[in-house]
Amino acid sequence: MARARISDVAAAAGVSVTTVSLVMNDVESRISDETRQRVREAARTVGYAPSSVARGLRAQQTRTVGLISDQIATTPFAGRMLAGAQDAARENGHLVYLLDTGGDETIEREAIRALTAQQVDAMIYACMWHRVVDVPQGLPAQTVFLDCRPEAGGHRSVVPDDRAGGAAAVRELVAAGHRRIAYIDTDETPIASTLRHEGYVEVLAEAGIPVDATLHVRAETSALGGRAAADLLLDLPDERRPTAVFCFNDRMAAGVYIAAHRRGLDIPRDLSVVGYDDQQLIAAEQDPPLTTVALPHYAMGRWAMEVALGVRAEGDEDATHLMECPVIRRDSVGPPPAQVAKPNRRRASHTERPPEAATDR
Amino acid sequence: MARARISDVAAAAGVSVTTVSLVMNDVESRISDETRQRVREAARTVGYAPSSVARGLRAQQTRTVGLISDQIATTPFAGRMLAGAQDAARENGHLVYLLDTGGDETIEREAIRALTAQQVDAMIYACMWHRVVDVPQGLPAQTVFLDCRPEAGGHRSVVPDDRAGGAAAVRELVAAGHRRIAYIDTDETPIASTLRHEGYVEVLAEAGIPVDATLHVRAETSALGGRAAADLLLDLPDERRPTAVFCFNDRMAAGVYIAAHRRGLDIPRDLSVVGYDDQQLIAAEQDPPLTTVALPHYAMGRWAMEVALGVRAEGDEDATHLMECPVIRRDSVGPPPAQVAKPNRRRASHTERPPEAATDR
DNA sequence: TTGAAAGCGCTAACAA
DNA sequence: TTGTTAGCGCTTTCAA
Repeated sequence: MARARISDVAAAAGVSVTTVSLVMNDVESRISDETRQRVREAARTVGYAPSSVARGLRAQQTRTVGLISDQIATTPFAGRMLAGAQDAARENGHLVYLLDTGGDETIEREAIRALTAQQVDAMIYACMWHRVVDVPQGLPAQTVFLDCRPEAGGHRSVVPDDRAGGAAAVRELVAAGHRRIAYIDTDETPIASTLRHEGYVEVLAEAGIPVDATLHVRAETSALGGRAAADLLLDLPDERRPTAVFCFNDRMAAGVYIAAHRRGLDIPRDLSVVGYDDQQLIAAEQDPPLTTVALPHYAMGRWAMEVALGVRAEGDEDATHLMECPVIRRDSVGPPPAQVAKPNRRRASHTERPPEAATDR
Repeated sequence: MARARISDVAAAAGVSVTTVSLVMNDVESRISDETRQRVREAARTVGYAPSSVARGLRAQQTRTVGLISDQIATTPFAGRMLAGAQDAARENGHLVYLLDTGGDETIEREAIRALTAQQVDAMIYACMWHRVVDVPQGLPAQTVFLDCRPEAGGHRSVVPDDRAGGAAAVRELVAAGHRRIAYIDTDETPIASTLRHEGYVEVLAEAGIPVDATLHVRAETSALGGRAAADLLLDLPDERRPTAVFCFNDRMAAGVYIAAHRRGLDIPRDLSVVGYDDQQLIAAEQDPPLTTVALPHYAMGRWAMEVALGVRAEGDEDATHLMECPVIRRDSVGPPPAQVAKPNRRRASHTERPPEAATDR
């Protein structure tokens, strides 16, 4: 059967469409309770649901927002951003169009066009990982950038505070007593790589630890890369070999685990490691569970949507909002092994942490 | 500045709105080439983009589809379904509303209402993993179910062929020469668990291998669970210990890797393992890379969208469409170790496969 | 307290 | 080949 219209309800209730509209939108009290009841009843019996399309046309306000992303929806990485954005949208009565472009510029242009045609009330431009991006032509000026910073400036955007995150990770290791701390970095150079490295250097300086360039190694961004880098590091002579490793991300950290275990090294007894990303289904499932720095994906998604919808004041400045990356403490960090003596015995259990590590900070 | 309307273009080009509409929609040839040019030009200069809202109201057809899911967008698991659905939508000129309900029924009801109000042309109801679901009230009859099967029947749906997938996995092991093949199953009982087990039993029967109940063990669906189950299995006396393990999913398989490596067992020399899901960032990054069965997420997403949009004929029957789960051959399957003698030496390299395994099938 | 009617931007039937 | 106009379903101003 065809959709019920407002006039059907009006006819059924024996009132005008104005009255029905007034009742359905809970406008003022003008309408008598009795009429109100009658209209409600009629609406229910004819199965009436107001058309958002007609309403949108009339109001020039669709309660709809477009989210353009490179790949966040189709990749296992940053989906929590979507959750944050969606929750905020729903709480504010908005629906979201999700368009993944796969990084294709033609598709991106088409997406912007389609969303504009759809008269979305707001737009969000999201990236899977923290990047600096060119502002695509045709994007409305009020577009909010999520997990990326527009090259040009003059737009609202939110990104993780990777510098502070890198610092926090390394501080974790310094606090556990480490002095020879390596940074296994990606061999691409996303801005996150640079920023985390800055944090690393900053904390070493803070702690009076000289920066040793041989401890900063780059490799492919994968478990394989992490493993290769770790092998390099662990082959260093005793006095220069790191007792702890900070990894660009959890995948590379997983590679460090493999390298360490292949050598019969125990984490964290023989080597401490800290990752980055707190990637679901990866970080927590390492053995032992990986201490890492979380990317605040959910919070960023929510922030972006709230700013886009104008329900969050702080988004008013045309500045990049930095969001904190919290350290997630699990079991891969402990004190450094005794300085001189090599480990001379293997612990019986590999799942237990040395007690001093648990209370170290 | 305000949005340009069709009448603005008409005025600028000195023609009627009809003409503009005709030109913009490439209708027939009626319009002279010269006028056509003029209109195009005018549209460009005033920055005109037709309003999909007005068009949708007029045509009672929004070129919009709603995708309701439990959590696929916000979880690292089944995002590829979205990619398939989106690609198909885009190719057919449709936009998709994505609504993740997080499994909350109130949110789900609200989502259905909102999508109905939005007059979407089609709806897809998707689950993160293969399940049997109750059909939510209010869902249009033509809704397509993605990665789930409606309890009630009478709807179009697509799910992975988990029975055949389980069979394929085990067949892989049988073909490599294994006779003692364990199944590390989840301790929940999703339909996929049952189906994959059926496939397992079927292939054993096919190969004339008696089913040994001690080789079917259930555990928590995680690396930890997989590890515990593997420990159980590997503690079995020699003559009953499995030489190969089929795991309910890749996460559990990762746990098997941990258990094996902790015992100094080499995969695949001492133990072969096959996973399920081909989970991105997990299966391929194991050491050695995990042979597994892929869930055809992208294909299922595409299928669902094409059927929902009516551009795929086979979706006409009100039946459940089974989609093949292909085996992804990597390096975790080899021939069983020599039957009687225990492995008496360790290979020097752990990354190399025994050559016979590579050519085994 | 309620209703009539204009108009949101577009398409398409009909007229010229 | 082009233009006039009704109407998609709704909200809202103005009048009763």
